[in-house]
Amino acid sequence: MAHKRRSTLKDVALHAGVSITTVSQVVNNSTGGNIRISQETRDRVWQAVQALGYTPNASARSLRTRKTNLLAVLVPDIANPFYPQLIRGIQDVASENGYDLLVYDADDRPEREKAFVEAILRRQVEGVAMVPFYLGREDFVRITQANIAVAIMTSTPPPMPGVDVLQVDDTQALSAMLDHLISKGHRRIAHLSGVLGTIAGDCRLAGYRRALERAGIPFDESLVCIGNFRAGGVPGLIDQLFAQAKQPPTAIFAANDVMAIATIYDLKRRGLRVPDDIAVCGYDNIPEAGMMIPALTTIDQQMQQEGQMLARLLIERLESKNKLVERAIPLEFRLVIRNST
Amino acid sequence: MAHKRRSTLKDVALHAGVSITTVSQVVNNSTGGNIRISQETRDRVWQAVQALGYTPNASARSLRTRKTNLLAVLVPDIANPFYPQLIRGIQDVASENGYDLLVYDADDRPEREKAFVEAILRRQVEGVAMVPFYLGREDFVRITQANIAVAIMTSTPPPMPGVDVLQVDDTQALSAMLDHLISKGHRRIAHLSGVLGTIAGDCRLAGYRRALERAGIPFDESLVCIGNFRAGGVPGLIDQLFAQAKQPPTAIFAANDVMAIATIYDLKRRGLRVPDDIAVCGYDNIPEAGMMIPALTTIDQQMQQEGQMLARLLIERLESKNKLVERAIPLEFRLVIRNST
DNA sequence: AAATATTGATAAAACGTTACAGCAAAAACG
DNA sequence: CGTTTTTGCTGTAACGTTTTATCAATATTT
Repeated sequence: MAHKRRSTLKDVALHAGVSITTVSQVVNNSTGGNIRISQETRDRVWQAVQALGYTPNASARSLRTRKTNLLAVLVPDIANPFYPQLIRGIQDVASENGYDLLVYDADDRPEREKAFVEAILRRQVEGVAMVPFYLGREDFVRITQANIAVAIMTSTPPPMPGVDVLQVDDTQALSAMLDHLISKGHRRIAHLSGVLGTIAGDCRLAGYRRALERAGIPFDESLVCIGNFRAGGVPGLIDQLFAQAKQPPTAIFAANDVMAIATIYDLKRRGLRVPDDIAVCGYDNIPEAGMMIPALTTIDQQMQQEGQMLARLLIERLESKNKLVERAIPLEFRLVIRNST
Repeated sequence: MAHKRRSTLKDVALHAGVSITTVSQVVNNSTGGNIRISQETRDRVWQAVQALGYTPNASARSLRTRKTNLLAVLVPDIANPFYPQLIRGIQDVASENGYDLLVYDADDRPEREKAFVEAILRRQVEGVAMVPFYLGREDFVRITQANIAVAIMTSTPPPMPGVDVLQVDDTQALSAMLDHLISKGHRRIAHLSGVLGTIAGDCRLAGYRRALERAGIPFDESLVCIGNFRAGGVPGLIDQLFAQAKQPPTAIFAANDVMAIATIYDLKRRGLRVPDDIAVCGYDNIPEAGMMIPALTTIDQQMQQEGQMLARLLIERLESKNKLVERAIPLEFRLVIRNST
């Protein structure tokens, strides 16, 4: 199969009998200062473009203009249904604005997050959206110093000048959830945590402790099991929980819906009824949460819209030439009470 | 926040007191023919690289070498848990081999698939993996003519010279599934289809008909409802199914697991027991399928490995400079019998 | 009719990199 | 010691764009 060399501006110029500059200006329909091109030549150029099937070379263009039109997103675990929705949201806004999107799945491995940083620096990505688990201040510094716009979703306040955040302050939502459980009579509420040392994991555990405290329920360490945000480990966690609990829990708060759903099924397999014998609630409101039986009580995050928001933050920052002061957009949470509690 | 200009080869060269060429050769540790550089200079160069925080400019490099080190993947619906796994597989292999990955979610919209084609041509992506729903022969022609490697997952034989396919021949698997249902005594087996006019949708419907025929069961149109691969529409489909069926079905085969799972929950809500009153089976074996209760009988596709395979096909083709004859790798399917049937 | 302004197009330089050929100095050879 | 070979490095020319300045040829003004 003979594949032709891609045609370049030069080819088009030759074919149309004009200069390279002219072709460039026509295809970009440049509007700058004193650029005048007759309709006649414009047509001739477009004809040539069609005839040769010309497509601009993005690398050359980027090299010259210092614009790559690339955004990137880093997610901790693309297999968690939470993140595809976030990605979709980002992609929506990105492609509306002429950006393409690089997606990196860290697969929960710190070294992959580091690799992400290297990759975006190499690629001269213009902006990155992330849900960082392991990256720290020094990584953000490297990124922003390379003049890359950054928007992250996290619970800590803007960690850096020039970094926008979707601020996950779920204190209130977690309190509401715990209050709900308490109002149903629960006092021994267990927590299956996410990975400790990660932002989301630490944050949810802290929120759980805070909410308990506020409700006047003493924190009981034997009711906490350290998980990893994934479904696979859940049966083991439940074993551990029942083994170590001084008194068995009457409710379980899992760090995310994926774990909560796995918990419900596991409890069912053990012959326990949810919510009659034990209540379960999660966090994220992934689509499965509303569908299953019993439907899962959880905290809604509106992932797709948050993705759109992340992308918008980036694009605004880019259009402002990164002169914007950093912003922290508080996220809206909603306790969704269903019949798993 | 003053962001410094990125340092370039030139800066490094100056700092190390050597020529640009030398720096380039060191950082690429070029191995070509007669390139000799003393260890001493190598060290000096690396020091300078460290000192200045030099990162190669990917655009410039691509422009010069005609290698973008970019792959792209197109999926029909990233919210379907099937695809994130595929993406993860692709990403695994891609990053192992030094490629970055552009991800496009078509959101089931034909125009987004078209937009994908434009984007990859602009970007000079080196290879694309796709699960095309709406793209046709002429689109593939455009892509291959631009000398982009293509690997697709589809049920039709290789549609183009130079296009590799993961060949979904599920005739056998579907037969096995239907045989299984029949052996359980089912004769009225309904089908909730995917979108017709899409490759996967048509294929699964055809496979269903073929398998029925082979089993000697007459095809009953009133047992088929046209769905869209998503969970949302399922309750309506079930309504429709029960309304239009001449005789109510005793089993339902959904075109994918997402629909099958939604079906099971919907039936439960109607007070029907699965599998006692009605059996349900799906297709894909997404993680949720094995977890739920009743666990779903389905056809396993090993998505992550298939993703890896797609990426490998691409990379092999790239390394062969696209001189490879097109390949069709038959996929392995496995009927996974669980207790929804 | 001379001076000035406008229109339409272009040549040349730069963006940061890699490939190729070349060249001096040192080493090896006769 | 003269010649050849090897070693270590460098200059230059692309790659395909966009940008800036410039320049003829008209058109408009005085």
